[in-house]
Amino acid sequence: MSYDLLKQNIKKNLNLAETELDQICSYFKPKSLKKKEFLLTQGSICRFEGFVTDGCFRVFTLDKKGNENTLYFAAKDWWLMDIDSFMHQTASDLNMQALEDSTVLLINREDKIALYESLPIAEKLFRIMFQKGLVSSQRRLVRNHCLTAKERYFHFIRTYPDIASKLTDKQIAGYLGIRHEFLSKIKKSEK
Amino acid sequence: MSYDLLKQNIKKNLNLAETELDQICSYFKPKSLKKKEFLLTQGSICRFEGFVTDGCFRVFTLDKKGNENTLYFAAKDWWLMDIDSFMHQTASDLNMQALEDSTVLLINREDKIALYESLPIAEKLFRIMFQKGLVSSQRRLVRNHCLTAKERYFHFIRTYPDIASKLTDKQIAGYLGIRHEFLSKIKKSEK
DNA sequence: TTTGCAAGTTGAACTTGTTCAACTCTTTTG
DNA sequence: CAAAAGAGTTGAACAAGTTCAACTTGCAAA
Repeated sequence: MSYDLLKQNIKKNLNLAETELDQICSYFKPKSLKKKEFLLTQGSICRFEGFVTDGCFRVFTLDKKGNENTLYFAAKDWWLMDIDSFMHQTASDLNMQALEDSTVLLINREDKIALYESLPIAEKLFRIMFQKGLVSSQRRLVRNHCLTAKERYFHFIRTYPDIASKLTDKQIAGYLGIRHEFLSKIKKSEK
Repeated sequence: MSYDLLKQNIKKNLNLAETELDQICSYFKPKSLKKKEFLLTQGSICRFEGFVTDGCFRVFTLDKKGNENTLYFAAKDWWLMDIDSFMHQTASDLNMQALEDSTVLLINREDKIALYESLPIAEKLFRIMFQKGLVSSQRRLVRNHCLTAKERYFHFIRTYPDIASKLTDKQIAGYLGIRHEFLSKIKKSEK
C-alpha cells in the first residue's frame, strides 16, 4: 500500500505513533499521472504538497533564454512542492513534469492547515523536513561554486545513481546548470 | 534593548503573545565579538543558533583550492547558524566571522530543545523560518544558473544595498562565486 | 515497416570567467 | 609617522563552458 511508503518516510524524520501516522495519511489523496503529464505549470498556483509513491518527477523553471533549469528531481519516496506558491497562493515559477507514469499523494492547502491545527506535532515533523531541505540546498549552493561541471556531474551520478539512470542527458544537464552538448563532451573526456 | 529586535523579527514570521516572546527571548544570551573575531570555525561543532542584533557576519567555507566561498551574510536582524552541525553535533564546514564589532543573541542546543518542549508553538515558528530559508536558497540556486556573474552582482547590490555597502569587493566576489579580479572588471565595464 | 522526431555527438568559433603577476591605493598597526 | 598588509585594478594568456550547425543514433507512432 502506497501509504506505507509515506509512513516510513515520515518515521525517518520523527518517530510518531501509528495513530498519528494514520491521521496524517488521511489528509493525503492519491493521484496518477501519465509520462510527460504536468502536475504543475509555471504561472499557475500550487494547490498541493506532494509525496511521490511511484515514478519520478522533474521540477524546473524556464528562464528568459528558454533554458530549462532543473531545481530538483523527485523520485519515489521524495517530496514535491512549491513551498512559496503553496503557502501564499501566488503564481508559481515552477513546472513539475512526470518523467514516467507516476503516482503522488497530495494534500491541499486547507487540509495542510487543518493538519497543523489538529496535530501540532506535524509542525515539528515539517520543521525537521524543511531544516533538512535547507541543509541540502545550501550544500548544493556551495558545490555549484567549488566544483567544476565535470565534478558536479560525477557527484550527481554517484549520489543518485537510481535517479540518474532514469534521466536523459539533457535533463541531467538542466540540473547541473550546463548545456547538454557540454555534458556530452564531459562524458567523452573521462570514460 | 536588543531583545526587541528579536521579538520584532519573530513577529514577522508568527504573531505570538508577549509572554511567549518573552519566554523565547529568555533562552537567548547576548555575546559580543570584535571585528574579525570568529563565532565558529570549520571543523568545530556548532553549539548555538544565533540572531544578530548589531554588526554583520560572513558565513563561508574554505574549499580545497583555498577559495573562500560565502554561503551568506548575516547583518543586524538576520539569523546565523549551521543547522546541520547544531542538530547533529557534528563537525561544521562553516566559518562565521564578524565583519565589524558585532553582537549576537545565542541559544544553545539544550535550551533549543527545552524551548521546543516548553513552548510547542516554537516548532511552528521555526518551521516557517526554515521554509522561508529554503525558498530563498532555492531561488538563489536558480539565479546562479540563469544569470551571469554581472547580473548576479547587480541583483545582489540592488537587493541588499545596506549589506553590500559594508563589504569589500573580495567578500562580494566570494558570495557571487567569482574571483575578485573578475568583479573588478565587471564594475569597470558598466558604470 | 517506414517515417519522423527527440536524444546524443562532434567540431569550430566564441564568450565568460580564471590565473598570475605587477602595480596602486587604503587602512591598520607598531 | 612609517611600514606593512590588505584591497582594488589592469593586462595577457589561459581554461571552462556556450553556441550553432551538421550529423548520427535510437525510439515511438502510424
